Amino acid sequence: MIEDVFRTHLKESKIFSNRDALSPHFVPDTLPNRERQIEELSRTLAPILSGRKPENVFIYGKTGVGKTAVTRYVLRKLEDFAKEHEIPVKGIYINCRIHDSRHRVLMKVADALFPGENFLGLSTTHIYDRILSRVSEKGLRLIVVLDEIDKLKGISETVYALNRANDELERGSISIIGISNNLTFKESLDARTKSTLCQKEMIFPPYNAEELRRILEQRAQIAFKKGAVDPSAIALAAAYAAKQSGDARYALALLLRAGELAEEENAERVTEDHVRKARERVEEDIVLDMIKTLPQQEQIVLLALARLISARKGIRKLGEGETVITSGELFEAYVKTAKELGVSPVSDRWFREYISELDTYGIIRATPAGKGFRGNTRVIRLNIPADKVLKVLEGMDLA
DNA sequence: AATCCACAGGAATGGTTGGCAG
DNA sequence: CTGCCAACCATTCCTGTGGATT
Repeated sequence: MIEDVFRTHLKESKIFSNRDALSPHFVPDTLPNRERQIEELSRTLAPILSGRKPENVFIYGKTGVGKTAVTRYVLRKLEDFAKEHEIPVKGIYINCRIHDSRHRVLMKVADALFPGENFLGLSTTHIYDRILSRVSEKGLRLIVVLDEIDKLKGISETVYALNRANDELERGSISIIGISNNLTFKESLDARTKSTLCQKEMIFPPYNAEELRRILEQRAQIAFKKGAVDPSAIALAAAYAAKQSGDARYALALLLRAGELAEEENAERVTEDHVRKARERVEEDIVLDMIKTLPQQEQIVLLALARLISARKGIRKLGEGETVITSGELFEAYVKTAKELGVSPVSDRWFREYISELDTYGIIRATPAGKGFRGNTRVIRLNIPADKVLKVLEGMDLA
């Protein structure tokens, strides 16, 4: 039994040749549809080669439009070129969601400059001084990339510290590239930080369906065996993703899932049908992911709803096909469920607020009941299979 | 037609929390 | 570290609405 599971993984895939190419972290040799941005960023950074400090750059655009990929790509090319000409250029990529304070950012920079050394427990100023002396001594030209910079606490201090270094340095320089997908983020910065960070600004527009198609085709060539994927399947995945705000990551996830489905079915090739099914799965995954991070009370509401629905399926009401639940019924069930979990339930008013919120998230659908129901109430449906919701929520600790 | 029921959702208000200047 | 303000969660109270009931 278990051996069978392992064995299927030994067997060579008929579909994939290198599925990593569909991973969001994969940086391909060329980035289609981003030639302009690549050129612009390269031009901005190029002065570093002649020893001048390039402008700090602030990049923004929605998720999955290639901000990180372009930055990493340009940085890699720049480092390669600099190396050939023996110019000490170094790029350091930092994800601020993980390294979310000034101290952690500086630690990360120090880690990159002193491989193998441990900076745990050292003060911020100490680390800062070490960085400065190393940069100065080697004449290093650093480019620090702060990805998801909106997640960084103490942005002004961090930006200020890194930027101030340039005044204290005799040799070398430190430049900053900030990346954000929050379009309103820039306005929330104080004036000084804004002018420092946004010396140069770049906006990445979302991809349209045609651009997404080209991206997918390129990746598919690496990821799939020859002829293992229908061109129409790629076009469909691109179209879906374009509708979904032009997110290339979503498009890639879609194609990956489609490939996995085809493999599970032992199909010869990935078809439009696989993409359609994959979309359901991907969307479901997104929703289930979302459920995991919902406020506790909303999770309990969902749990109560899922239980109600699956309980009714067993009884199989005669006549009416779909199981329908009114908000009053659900409120009772919710109160009961909450008490069972040892959580005090909220008032009916807030319960209704939660229902509306879950509705706007698209997890449930609450529509006016109309005829056949007493009074002015809403009927509530779950937009995803109840058993999946149960599986996710019952696996969690809701108390 | 009048009344009742079962809720929807706005407004005022109070307790918590979390970021931030001092 | 402290105190403050804002944002957020939650309750209470309230008015409105639409169909069922009498």
